[in-house]
Amino acid sequence: MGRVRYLEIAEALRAAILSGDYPVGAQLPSESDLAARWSASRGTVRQAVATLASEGLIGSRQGARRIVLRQERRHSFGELNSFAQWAEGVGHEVRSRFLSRTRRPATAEEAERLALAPGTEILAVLRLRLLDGEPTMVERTAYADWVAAAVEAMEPDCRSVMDGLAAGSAIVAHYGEHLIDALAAGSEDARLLGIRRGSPLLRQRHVSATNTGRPIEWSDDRYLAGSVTFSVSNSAVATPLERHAGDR
Amino acid sequence: MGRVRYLEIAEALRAAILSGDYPVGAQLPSESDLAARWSASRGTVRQAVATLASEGLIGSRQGARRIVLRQERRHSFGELNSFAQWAEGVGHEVRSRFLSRTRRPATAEEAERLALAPGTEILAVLRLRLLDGEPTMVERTAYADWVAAAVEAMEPDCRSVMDGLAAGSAIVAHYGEHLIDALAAGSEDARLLGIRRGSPLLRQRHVSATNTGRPIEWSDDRYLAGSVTFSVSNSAVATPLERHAGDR
DNA sequence: GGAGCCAACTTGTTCAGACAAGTGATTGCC
DNA sequence: GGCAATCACTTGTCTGAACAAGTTGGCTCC
Repeated sequence: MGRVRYLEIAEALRAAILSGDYPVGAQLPSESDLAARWSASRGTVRQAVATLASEGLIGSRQGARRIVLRQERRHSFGELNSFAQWAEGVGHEVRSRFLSRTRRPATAEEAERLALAPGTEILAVLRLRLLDGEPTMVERTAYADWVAAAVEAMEPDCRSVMDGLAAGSAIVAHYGEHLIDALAAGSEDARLLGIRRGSPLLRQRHVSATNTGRPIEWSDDRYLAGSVTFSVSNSAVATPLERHAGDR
Repeated sequence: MGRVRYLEIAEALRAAILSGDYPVGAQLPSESDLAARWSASRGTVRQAVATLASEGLIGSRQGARRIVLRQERRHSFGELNSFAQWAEGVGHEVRSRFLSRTRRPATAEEAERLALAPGTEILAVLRLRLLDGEPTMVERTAYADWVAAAVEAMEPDCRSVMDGLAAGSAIVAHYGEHLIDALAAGSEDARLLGIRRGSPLLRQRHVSATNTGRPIEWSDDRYLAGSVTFSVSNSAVATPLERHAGDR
């Protein structure tokens, strides 16, 4: 039980939706009903339902009762930023190995993404990730200079670098930005994943940052086609997903 | 401008960030400063900054001033849901043609996604989209029975079906869900896009719904690799993006 | 000079009340 | 029967106040 009232209410409503008490399309109780039932103010209830709305679970229109849009469990921030945390949360077995770990000057793009001076030395890591024993993803990550030492100290078969940083150095990711596109497998990708060159891959490039906005890592993850799908829900009031033109 | 105070404030702050008055990493004025400057209550200011936070522009931690995370313009809901609206917004020329438009019973998945009884007759549409004259995307859409007539009435070279529905029938999308993955081009995809079979494609499947939660369309859009990138920003408090395991 | 403490500042949470604006159903008129 | 006005209900916006909790920088003391 959190001591935070609105999260308590949000959690109870979320549980009620997931359990089917309020099926998709059903109306939620009115704000005043909920306020009375929880003996909270209307503002607190509004904060609770706003949380669920931002998760895409419910929708609302002025004048009409809130309705249930989806009936699904929500992933946490950690499950999106850490491949290992996600895989374990969904019940898959994950293995991975550092194939190479070298220090080198940052490329122009890496310096830009990591907010470092051009040419600063970063730690470049190449890893192959296995999901339930199958090669699934090739990960090429550039770690900022100030976390490089901590990453280098980790075991070669370390399951989650981000978990390790959080545990060992109290460095925790709070913000992320993700770029998703498709591309053909290069020769290294193909060799590692055991597929032919030119096979389709789903690429997720992402940067993670601390709560002060300081970038930690910039990563290029390439998934075997068909192995994973990304999903986003949006609404007229909250549009987290964007489309950009590529270079071609 | 808008008679809604908090949107006014949010807009002004957004403009200040985009124009560089507050560069990335800079601190925003405190809530009380802003409240005084706009002669608004602190609650209204908080609603304004919450808007920017949900857009990923700024971050906040209890006790410390809010900081600027990004410096980018935000897309609207319409620009994500309508290919034509997006393309025009970023200054590209878009063309498209209905290659086929046929009524047929919904498949199991289509009925599920559109919340229709199994076997209900839907309108299946196949379209090829050109960006600046280049074939870029193949779109296969199933329109729910109750909008089928309105879609059939449209011109064969209609640029935006969603715009047409909004203008002609006052049917407006308010909610959406998007599934993104990669796959190899099938023979029809390859012929339409002018590429070889097996070439990588970026697939975006999405369902659009009205403000009452009623699904309008379920679409399977396949982009040429390299032509577009999707982006999402997230934080520990707002995680709109999810990863799911595929069938393989 | 360095370590630890403290005080000012800032964001997070909650409350109670008020009015604006949109929705849905009922009512009454033609 | 159909149509329009009305009304109760519900969500959206805004205010002002209070206390909790985290951050930061300066100060004192050693």
